[in-house]
Amino acid sequence: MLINPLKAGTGGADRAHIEAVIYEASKGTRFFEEQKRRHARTADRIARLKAHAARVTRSDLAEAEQTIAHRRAAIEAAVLSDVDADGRPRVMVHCDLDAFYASVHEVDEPQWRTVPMAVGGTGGDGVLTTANYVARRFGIRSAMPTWIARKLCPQLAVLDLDFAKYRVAAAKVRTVFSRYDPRFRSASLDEASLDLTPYLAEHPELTPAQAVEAMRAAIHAETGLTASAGIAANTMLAKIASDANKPNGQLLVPFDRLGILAFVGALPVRKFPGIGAVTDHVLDAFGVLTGADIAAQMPFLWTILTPALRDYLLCVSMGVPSGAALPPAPPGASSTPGGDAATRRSGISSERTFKSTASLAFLQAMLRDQCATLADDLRRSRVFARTLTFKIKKESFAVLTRSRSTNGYVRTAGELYRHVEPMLLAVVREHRPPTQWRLLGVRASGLVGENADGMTAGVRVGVRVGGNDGGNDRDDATRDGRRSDAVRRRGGHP
DNA sequence: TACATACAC
DNA sequence: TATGGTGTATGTA
Repeated sequence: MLINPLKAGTGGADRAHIEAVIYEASKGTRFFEEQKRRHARTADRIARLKAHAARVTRSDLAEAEQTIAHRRAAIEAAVLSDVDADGRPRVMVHCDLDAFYASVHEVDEPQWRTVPMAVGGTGGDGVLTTANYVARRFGIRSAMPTWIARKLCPQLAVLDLDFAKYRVAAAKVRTVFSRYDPRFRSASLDEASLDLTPYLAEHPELTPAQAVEAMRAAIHAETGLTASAGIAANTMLAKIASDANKPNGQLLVPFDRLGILAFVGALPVRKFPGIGAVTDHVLDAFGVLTGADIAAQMPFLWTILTPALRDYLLCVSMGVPSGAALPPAPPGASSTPGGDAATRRSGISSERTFKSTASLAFLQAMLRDQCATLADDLRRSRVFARTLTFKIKKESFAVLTRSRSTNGYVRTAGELYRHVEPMLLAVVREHRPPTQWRLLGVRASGLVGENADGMTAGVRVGVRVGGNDGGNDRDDATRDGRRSDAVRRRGGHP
């Protein structure tokens, strides 16, 4: 097994059986072979880090210790100043709906409650988006291909996604959140982060845990959905805690510094948001398994890791969100892995997987489709693109990107295509036919607004001069026309 | 700026 | 037989 996709909750023999079934199904596939190549690259990276580590001197470590001591002092000071307007320490809550999409279907059609069921993955390339808790006992997880899920559980029911339904449910849940914090932040349909400090000030009869129990009960009463929550001194800890007692549970992390350090010290590093499978593997190679290991090995890690990663690790091992007590970010930069919901979008993209092909005509037609979709999104977002990135994936799952900056006023499907088609032609030319391709997409970034909305006057003038305001940027063909073309033209090899 | 990686959902 | 799409951040050259 290369990267273990299983989470806790599946025990002993079951777990070994599940891993074996997944391995047997996966091995030999192109996807699996690409995973192996990625794994080998991570092993190389670890080897380079170890070579670097061997050259670390005592004085390097002593210097790192000094730097770390200063940084830790600044972080502790920032913790003390993280209080509300009346000087009260904040009470942050992260709330997460349990198996959200699957649960929405269960509320509508209760027969799904007692059988293994998953959502998504019904299309050709299907991967599952969510599985209910009955299915999870079989080892079924989000992002698992449907055909592997069926090997684990032949009787699995797979339902189509129904986003309209999820949006309605999420809107109801949000009315509950807003009663507890009208300024709550959501990074996705199924979760929210709340500052409960003002609410608790107005309800001194309630403990934080009681208030959150009541909030979760209200969500259940009003939607039939269960939610899990974490309560802590900051959003990062609250998010970690919301995962601890899933489903339909909650956890309060101590608010004192010693309690916080004990909590993060015991955590496996993979639980910190921002540490994924690869970083977990790298840290593991240096014997760093828990938050306490990070803290203990900080001087050593400081000497071998890149600045963003080492600062991130220092913060989280202290139980503080990354970037604490740093000077303000330069203009245009945004913060924190995991994303700040308030920051505006920095890019828009459209990509599609299809049956592998070597046909240039098909790839061109598909690229036109993606440009048309992207053009619609750019127009809806009232922005133009300064940089365009072309992405293409080989049948082997290896991914290539090519990008190019524009004059900053690009938005129509035709313009997008004129910029991006040469990248497609170049990439295809670089590969010996019959190289097969399975995905293609376009991304627009360096976005500039079509009006004064956060943008510079110079850009606005430029747009007018370019004659692109007013929404008359439809391309020559209709969307439907282009789509049927994409299908019809399939097969014509250059 | 160009390209590749890692991560979250 | 067979593994998604959108968006953010970061490292390196």
